[in-house]
Amino acid sequence: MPKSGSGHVATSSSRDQERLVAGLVNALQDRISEGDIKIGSWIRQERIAQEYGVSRTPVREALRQLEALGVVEMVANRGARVTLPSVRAITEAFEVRGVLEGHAACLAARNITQAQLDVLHEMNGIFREAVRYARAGDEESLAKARTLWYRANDTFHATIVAACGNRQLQLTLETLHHRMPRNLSWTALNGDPRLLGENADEHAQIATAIDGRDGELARQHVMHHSRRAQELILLRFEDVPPEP
Amino acid sequence: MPKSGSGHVATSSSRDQERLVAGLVNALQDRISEGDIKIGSWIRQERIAQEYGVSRTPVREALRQLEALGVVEMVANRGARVTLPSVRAITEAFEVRGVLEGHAACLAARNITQAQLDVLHEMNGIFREAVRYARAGDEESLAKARTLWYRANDTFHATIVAACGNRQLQLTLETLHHRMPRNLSWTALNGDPRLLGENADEHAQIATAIDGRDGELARQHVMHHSRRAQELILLRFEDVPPEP
DNA sequence: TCGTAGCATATTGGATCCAATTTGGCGAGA
DNA sequence: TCTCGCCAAATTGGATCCAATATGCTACGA
Repeated sequence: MPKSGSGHVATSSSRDQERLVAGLVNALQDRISEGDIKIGSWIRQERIAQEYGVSRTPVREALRQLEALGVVEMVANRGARVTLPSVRAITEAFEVRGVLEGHAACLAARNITQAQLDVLHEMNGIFREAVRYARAGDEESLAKARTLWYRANDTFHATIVAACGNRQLQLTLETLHHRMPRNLSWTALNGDPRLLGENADEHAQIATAIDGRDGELARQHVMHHSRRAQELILLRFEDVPPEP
Repeated sequence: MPKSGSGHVATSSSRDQERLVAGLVNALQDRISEGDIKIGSWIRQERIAQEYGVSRTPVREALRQLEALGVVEMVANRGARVTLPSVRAITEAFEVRGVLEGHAACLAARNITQAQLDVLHEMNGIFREAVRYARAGDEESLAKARTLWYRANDTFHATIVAACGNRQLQLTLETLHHRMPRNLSWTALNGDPRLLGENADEHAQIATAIDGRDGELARQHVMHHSRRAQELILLRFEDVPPEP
């Protein structure tokens, strides 16, 4: 719940006041990711300014950054709204993501540390746990599964990308990631135990390939994983466009 | 020379006044690309504002966008300066570029139109012409070679990326491209007829592979081409860091 | 001569002000 | 009742103002 009016953007006491804009960018990005600011909704400068206790000037600069990052669109004299990516854009982004993350995995097979490998295996355990919860079927277990899978998925992919050692690759993937609605992948899996199990298997294969230091195999698995996610998302949205 | 004070940013008469910021972003990006604003130099808001006859507000927003794009760095209370990428960043970016453009070529082999293919072949002709000029050796011919190669190279790569049909891929490559000093590749080739010839051969191989609709071969050639460029650049900068 | 304190200047950062544009509602007329 | 046009409110865009901060120069003292 990062929306409360007292949500400080930066430690105002310290000298980093000028990270104000950067802080706003992060805060807004988080709120968009978490669904606190909905996709397609307008962002009112005055409102944001009041919520963070600043004037519109830094808010506008933050919005400009988000615009450059492709997170929001700014319309003439109308304001900024969270970009609603088209089905096509999502498809294309997933293709790019697959290629890039595949390459990251390939590099990671060479450069990964033991600690990072441990993280991957740990996440695999969590994926399995999430599958078990999902099999229970009741609402609460499903929510638990969602939370577990979410964190594990984020950590898993972030670890691989960090382990590849190429910072430009990491940055590129991050911006690509920020452009997409965050819950896309989970929405596609939709808590289906069967799909979740499949998904866990894919992650396990990737981790095993990296652990075995087989870069090309890791790439193959990641690309397959990405393509599979893309298929599921398309399947889910082919009649139902993302949002009103 | 797009620096003159009368350099309009947008057609002020029309309704697209609010493209002011976007116009500034483009204008500044161009000036940086062309070396009119040097790498590592500070960009004074007031100066830019006066040059384009606007206030500092839109200039600052434009700078924020450029910051988000990684083109400039903004330092607390000091201002914005054109980012000087480290040798490592350049190396890494070239690796990403190779992967991405390789994939673009692979897709282009499927999707390219005849008109685009014609452009590729035409550019190959220009590369050859540039090689001939470079062989002459005198200053004037070299400048001619440079101009020809420059345009042809831009067009060649842009055509492939446009032909791949994946707009997200195109956008990603463009931002990656904008982060690098533009004359890097030419600096690496340095007007050396031998290297230029080699370079022209590489381009020809790529075009041939795409023409033959062999996506994987095209990918291989592009990645080799990119790796080669990377090698030359590293060779050139291994003792001489890019700029003071 | 060298180093340092302190002040003047340049420059940025944020807030505020005003104009321009869009939106939505309300009423007049068909 | 429906449509068109006009006006008021909301919102953005750009300019300007003032405070905060960094830089560079100068003068003073060791």
